[in-house]
Amino acid sequence: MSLSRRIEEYIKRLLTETGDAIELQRSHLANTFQCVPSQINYVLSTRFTPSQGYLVESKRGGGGYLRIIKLSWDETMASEAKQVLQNENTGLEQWEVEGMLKRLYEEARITKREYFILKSIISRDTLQVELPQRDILRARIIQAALTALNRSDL
Amino acid sequence: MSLSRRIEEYIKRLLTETGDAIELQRSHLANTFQCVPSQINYVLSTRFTPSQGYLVESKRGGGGYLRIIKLSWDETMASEAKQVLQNENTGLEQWEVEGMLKRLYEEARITKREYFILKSIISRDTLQVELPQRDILRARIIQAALTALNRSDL
DNA sequence: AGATTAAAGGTCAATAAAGGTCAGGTGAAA
DNA sequence: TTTCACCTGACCTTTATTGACCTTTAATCT
Repeated sequence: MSLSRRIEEYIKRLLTETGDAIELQRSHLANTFQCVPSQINYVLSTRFTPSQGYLVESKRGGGGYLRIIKLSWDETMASEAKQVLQNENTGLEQWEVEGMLKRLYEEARITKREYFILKSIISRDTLQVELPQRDILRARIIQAALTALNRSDL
Repeated sequence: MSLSRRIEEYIKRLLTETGDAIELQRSHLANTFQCVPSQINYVLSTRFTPSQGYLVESKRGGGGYLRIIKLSWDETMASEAKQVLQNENTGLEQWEVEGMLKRLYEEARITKREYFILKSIISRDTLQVELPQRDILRARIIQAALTALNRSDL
């Protein structure tokens, strides 16, 4: 398993154990995993983005820290998926939607089956259309799925 | 016995010994069989396709891997998948796929939630692309869903 | 208070570490 | 002799890792 992956899991484990937010030090974490500090930034920027349901705040200087906050699903929807609705020409890239789905699954909002179904549907291999279009289509698909999941008659 | 055949059997043996899914590295496997890495892709694309009962996922970059997953098609699913495959060039219209989904739901192959999710995804409102393309896209989507539903690592 | 220094974290470009694609070659069987 | 499965290597894309250099903030020293 890759270093990035191990750091990701470590942080997520801390989050589930500790609550919705944790605070830690970049240099200390880098030391724990025997890597350069900027590796931590890489992990945060690829795996803890708003579309994946996380917020990262930080402070520099003496007594600096990283604060990683797990957003509620409502907050995530509010910040990301809704923007797509209004901003129809943006679209969502595969990694973003995969992050959303992973989060939904981890939160038990969708089943494993639903996770695999949706993940395969939104992949670029399935959605073979040209690129500005593909991301927009993907956004519409994930919206349709989420809307269907909100039906009251389920 | 050909190299491809030997690699095929090696992978299949690993699968029966290890379970429903295995993970391995392309370069390592290529090294084991003293061949170029792309030979592995050849074997996978000729012998481990969904219609042959396998699904292959992969990831590039550091810590990359190949994951080979066994599918377990049941009668109903297999026959629907076959239908889709026959229409993969011409595509499938909305009413055709809706009928398919309804059958799958009535036969308890998919849940109510899955039924609603998929139905809304394959609707023409979600799949806003021009018409010869839309039906083809719909066929690919339903194919992806059927394949995912038959993963044996659920 | 103001200047200096130490202690954080941030950015970015280069490089490494995987896997993917494709055009072409070979050889045996139809 | 044409076809088809198999095999190879050159080149490409994606993802991860590292290190040099930068900015911000707190603590300390005149």
